[in-house]
Amino acid sequence: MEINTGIIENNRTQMRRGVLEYSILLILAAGDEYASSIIQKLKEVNIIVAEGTTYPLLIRLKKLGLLNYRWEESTQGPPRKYYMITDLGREQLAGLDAAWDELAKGIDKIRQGSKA
Amino acid sequence: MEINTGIIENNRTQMRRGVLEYSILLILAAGDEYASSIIQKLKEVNIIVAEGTTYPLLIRLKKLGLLNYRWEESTQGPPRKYYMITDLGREQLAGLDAAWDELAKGIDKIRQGSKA
DNA sequence: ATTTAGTACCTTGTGTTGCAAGGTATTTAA
DNA sequence: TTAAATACCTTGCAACACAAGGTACTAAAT
Repeated sequence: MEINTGIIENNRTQMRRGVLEYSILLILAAGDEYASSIIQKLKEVNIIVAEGTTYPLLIRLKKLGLLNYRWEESTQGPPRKYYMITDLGREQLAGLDAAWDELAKGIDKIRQGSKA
Repeated sequence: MEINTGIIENNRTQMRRGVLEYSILLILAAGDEYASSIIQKLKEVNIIVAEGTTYPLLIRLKKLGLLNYRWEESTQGPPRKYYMITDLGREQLAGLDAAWDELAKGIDKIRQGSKA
């Protein structure tokens, strides 16, 4: 049960910030998912996010009108809350796509400069 | 004097988070700079950062031992505090390079999935 | 000489939000 | 009936980006 106090680990956390909303919207744009499956999908691409981050975030996005949800029975355990992206969510996602591209481009440019 | 309350603008801010330390270290790896010139260089690649963010961040990185500084006279105004990256800073920068690559790769993978 | 503009430094207070830790409810199997 | 697995959620803390406001130095204009 190690605690991350390292500079780098702390920064990985910081980098995840702001990208989380984006990546969750991306995942939901591909199909409806429930919280645990979203966390799993993020883990598969090495973006580690805690439950205590994910649940409040989904609730926030729902309140903003970017997501909706429906309950669905599971054959293996308790019922699941499936989230789906709304039209407004897709609109905002387009803006986030642009924001990400711009940020990535900016970092690339700075990187070029520091290679000299 | 508009205030950003929009979802997208807020997210751009969030995306900058965590990338700021990284981009400042990148800039300083290319050569010594003072706070105002760092802000200017970031603006040139569309990464807008406020003074109130930059100064505390530089002080923090100095305390962590990733940066040092020296005062230098200016012919055009008050003296400037030139920051330079330390050996430890370069070490950490290598880790941040890896963290950024991993994050960018992760986002790309999710994007692939959402194109289906 | 004083004021104004430009440049550079810095601090305070607020709001957002990621996370660790802890908690509830359902199902299935031992 | 106890335990394990899965799924939901909340609370309190800490980090940190920013707006707003402040200080100090230089040079040019009045």
